[in-house]
Amino acid sequence: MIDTKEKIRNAALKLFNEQGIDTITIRHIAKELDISHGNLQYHYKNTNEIILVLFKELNEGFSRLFAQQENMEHITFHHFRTWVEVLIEQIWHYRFIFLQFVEVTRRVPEVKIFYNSWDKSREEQLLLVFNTLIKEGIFRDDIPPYIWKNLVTQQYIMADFALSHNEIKMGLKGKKAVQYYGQVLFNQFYPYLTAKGRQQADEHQTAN
Amino acid sequence: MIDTKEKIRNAALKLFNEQGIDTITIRHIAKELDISHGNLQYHYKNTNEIILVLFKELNEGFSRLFAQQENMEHITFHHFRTWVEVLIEQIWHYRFIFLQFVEVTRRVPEVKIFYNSWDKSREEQLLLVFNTLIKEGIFRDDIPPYIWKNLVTQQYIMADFALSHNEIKMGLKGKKAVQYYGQVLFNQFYPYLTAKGRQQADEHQTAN
DNA sequence: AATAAAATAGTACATTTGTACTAATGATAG
DNA sequence: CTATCATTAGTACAAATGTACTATTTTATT
Repeated sequence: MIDTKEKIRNAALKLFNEQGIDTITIRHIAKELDISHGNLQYHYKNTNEIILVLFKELNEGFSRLFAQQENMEHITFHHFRTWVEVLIEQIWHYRFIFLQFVEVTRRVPEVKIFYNSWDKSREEQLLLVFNTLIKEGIFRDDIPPYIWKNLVTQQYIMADFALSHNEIKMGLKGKKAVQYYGQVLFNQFYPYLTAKGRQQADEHQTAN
Repeated sequence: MIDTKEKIRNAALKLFNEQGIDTITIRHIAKELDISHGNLQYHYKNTNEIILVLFKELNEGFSRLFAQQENMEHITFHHFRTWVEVLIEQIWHYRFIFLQFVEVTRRVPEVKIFYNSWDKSREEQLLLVFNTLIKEGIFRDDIPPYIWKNLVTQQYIMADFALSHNEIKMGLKGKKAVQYYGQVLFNQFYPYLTAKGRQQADEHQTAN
């Protein structure tokens, strides 16, 4: 017998992504899988439990992604660009969380705690990447620290809410959304680039 | 007798801001006002109708704000800074919309249509401001148009979702939130500034 | 003052949801 | 083989919600 718990998570993720967390109950998920809601309840007491598990899944994906970046001693611009896109792919996969982020944190307070305990290190890591790129002459060296810190905040707000913007305004699906917002995020760096940095960025753009 | 419709809108706004749109029903709003829900229903059929009306209120506030900016032939950096803060004040006042923006548009499709028909002109207007600031030597003149366009997108994503970020991460209230995110939004301009622009920005900061 | 219209209170009911519970079935270890 | 535990199906019920409806009171108009 295949893992029922996993099937439930997959069905829940699908329904949450399609219809949002407020309309979906364990009864809907059970119907989608053609099992009784009593059975589903045996595995997950309610939707909030499933939301938390899915958030933890996302969290682990992110952790792997960040660890992968830590192991690089030499970051190229191109590398960084690809890395950002993989990040947004993850976000797309679990998009229901980001599309209703405030609600998710209200309904499942653990999500908020998780998120906050975690993104302190995200912040420092991104600052480190910036510093590396400054040393390599790709980013300008005449920008004060508080502006770099501000840029980190901007980047995370943009990453977390890009898909909400997409939902309301652009309506792009899958790969197209990922590419578009990857570009938006990346263009944020443009005015921080040196002449050398701009050259590298242009090369990357024409390469696509 | 004071306008009941207005009292309803105010109570609804308060409850929506405090508890979100999913938990609040017309029965809750009626209880808050000590009137029967039958009476409330007479004025507004359901919560979605109230949400739409509140969104239209916000919309009109924005329109006034943008019109006010259009009438200025000479934009100073300081002026622009204040203007941005008034904008965020409005957003704070109707924060439930932005905290659950995707949900609001799903429940009340008219909101999406309104928003989109409207922000084309927002876009062009902000680009105009940028152009003015370039001509006045405050913004750099070596930035390609697609980057300016990207900056507009960034600014609107940040403005629309700053308070969601606040709700999840910072937890600032009222004036403090408005000031903080006003600053975050404004710092986005830093790397676009010329030497002259930076000087003006510093003056403003020390003036506070 | 009489009458119509607007506003308010309250009732009624079908539907949905969260939650707890029971019964049946299947799997597994000794 | 059977006793135990895990899994599944299904029932039951209180509470909440959306919606429609009636009855009463208040306000405005002539």
